[in-house]
Amino acid sequence: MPTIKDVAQLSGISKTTVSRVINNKGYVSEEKKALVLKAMEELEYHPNLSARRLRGQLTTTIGVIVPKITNPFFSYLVDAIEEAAYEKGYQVLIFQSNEDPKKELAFLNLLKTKQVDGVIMTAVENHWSKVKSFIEHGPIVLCNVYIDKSKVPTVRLNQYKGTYDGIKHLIERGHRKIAYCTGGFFKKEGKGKERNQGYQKALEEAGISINPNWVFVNQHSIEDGQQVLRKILEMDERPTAVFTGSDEVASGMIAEANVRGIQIPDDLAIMGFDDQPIARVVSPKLTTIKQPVDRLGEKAVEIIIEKLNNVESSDEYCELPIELIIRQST
Amino acid sequence: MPTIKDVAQLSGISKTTVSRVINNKGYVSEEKKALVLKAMEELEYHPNLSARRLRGQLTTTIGVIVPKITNPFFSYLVDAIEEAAYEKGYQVLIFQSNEDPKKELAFLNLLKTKQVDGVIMTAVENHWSKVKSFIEHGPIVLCNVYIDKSKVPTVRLNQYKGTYDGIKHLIERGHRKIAYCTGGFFKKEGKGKERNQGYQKALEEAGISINPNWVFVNQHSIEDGQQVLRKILEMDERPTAVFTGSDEVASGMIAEANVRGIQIPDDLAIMGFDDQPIARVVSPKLTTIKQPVDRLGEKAVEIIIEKLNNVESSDEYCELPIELIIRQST
DNA sequence: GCAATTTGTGGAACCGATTTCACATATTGT
DNA sequence: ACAATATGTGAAATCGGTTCCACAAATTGC
Repeated sequence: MPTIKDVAQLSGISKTTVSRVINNKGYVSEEKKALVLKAMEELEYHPNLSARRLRGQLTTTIGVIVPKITNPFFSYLVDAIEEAAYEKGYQVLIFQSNEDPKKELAFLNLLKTKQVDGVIMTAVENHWSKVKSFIEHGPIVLCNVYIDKSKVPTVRLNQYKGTYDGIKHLIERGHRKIAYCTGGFFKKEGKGKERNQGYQKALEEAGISINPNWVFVNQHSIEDGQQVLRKILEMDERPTAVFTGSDEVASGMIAEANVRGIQIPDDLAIMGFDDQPIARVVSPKLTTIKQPVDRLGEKAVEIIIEKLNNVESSDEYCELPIELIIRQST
Repeated sequence: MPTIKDVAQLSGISKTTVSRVINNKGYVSEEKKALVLKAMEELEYHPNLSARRLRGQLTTTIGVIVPKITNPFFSYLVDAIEEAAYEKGYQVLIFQSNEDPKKELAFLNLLKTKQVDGVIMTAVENHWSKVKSFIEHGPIVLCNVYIDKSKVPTVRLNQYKGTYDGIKHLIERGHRKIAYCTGGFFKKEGKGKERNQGYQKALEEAGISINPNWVFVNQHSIEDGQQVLRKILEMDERPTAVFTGSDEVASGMIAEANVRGIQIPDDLAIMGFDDQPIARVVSPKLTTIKQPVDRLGEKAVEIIIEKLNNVESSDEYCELPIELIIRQST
């Protein structure tokens, strides 16, 4: 591999000036610039990023922590983040925490060791006080998670409102026996709690009290959904509608309902969350809540780059709208 | 951030010896080792990777090129690769080519500039002669793609056999009018061609000739599938079965069939490819072809790490079995 | 016409690690 | 007892860039 020295030698110009040409910085005469560019071309020269990083203390890489890339919500989010970052000349290092706090810390250490300039977290597994300590090493932006006392730049969706609107939709359809499936629920922080509050509030306003038997926690997969449906069928008093925290769970329920001959939405109305592709292929198609994933990713990248450049961010806290999409399952 | 110099100063020992302790290399007395370790602990020292890379010419990072992370097949593949690499102490840099040859080349340049030690390619967009030139800068392993003349370590699935078995299954069910949907097909190399050959061979053996009207190319998404179904319905002579190159396309067809009141598999049998979660939630559930994604990823990582360590690889070419999964759509 | 800027350039120091080399001491073999 | 080897250590060079600084030439201001 050719180095800057080779370029300097070939063009008969100092390393310093070559560097100036590369970075388009400082005074360089057109004449010499042309010579340098020609030499660079000829040698197929590419600056060594490690050397740049070592000197410059920057990596042009941002890290993204996701719980699981196989979850479509996150793969679309990563997709959006990557695209936005790529346009700004940043690389993206994707990291899966697998919801393991230790792995999350391991990745945050990349910030400490300056392998990434900043981190976008789409989930937080550790207690915030632990995560907070990494901020001194580089910016952290929360994306799709909200931590009350964090004071960290955050882009998020209003999960409370999304859930509230969803439940309200069910109530408007005449349902009063509304079950609730969620992925989190027990966590003290994060979107689980918010969604939960939306559920409670909507029921409360309609004067409905929560039946604890109809609350299912820690449900994530298609299989989980199938199981939930079987459980509901075994109940003496069944709900007439189910609000789920993900299209996967909802789809699993529909698949199982189809097998068992349960009519949806007549026997049971089912709502998803996310508006993933799967929502449009199950039969009947899922009523769900659409999250503007693209905007979410873009905005997170925008904010983190502002932070990296020490630009006073316009908004440290950004809440994006969430949309109810009514199809056939409710 | 503390540097090796700080550790040396605090422990009163030379940088050289500290380096020896860190890398566990060369002679160091137990006594001094203990001192160094204590100082490292105290300062919370982490070696700067850029400096290491600059000097050592290695990155402990492997790159993975995928066409699109939002395609579940690839997100599961990346998941498997990442897990396997993580265990071996390697980081994974994920890169989307978006099927754009330019972006692919841009990423391969990371190999040139030594930002990644090696690259796993799960798709090849450029002509092989172009890609080949990067091999001198680091190992490339092909995963899920096969290039005839490449002579590069390859892990792959036998797409030919998968497709052949799938078509044969349809023939055994009594079908003779079999349509075919594929993502690639026009490409001269890669799995598109192989699958195509499997399709042709199976038909040929059964004495069936191909009806060009029933061949749909460049079909990827759920929407594509919906459109294909509509096209089929408009035909004077309709096929009785459709083999598709992805569960998405197949699911789109099923969704549309349900809307149009077409009975599956009675009016039309449909096969998917990949065995993605979606295959189990559509109604009827998809008959599909399962690819052992986990093994595929593991094996690719295994081979690339062998290459990186200059170990004579046991097998440069590895073919994994592919499995037909019969459900209800055929 | 002379000081004050602006423009243009290169030498040398620096970023934080690893590796080479020279040298000192300890252990072994005979 | 003495050479040969094994063990232990640190100063200095190196990786490939960027940036500081000193200095020269060209422009500008008055």
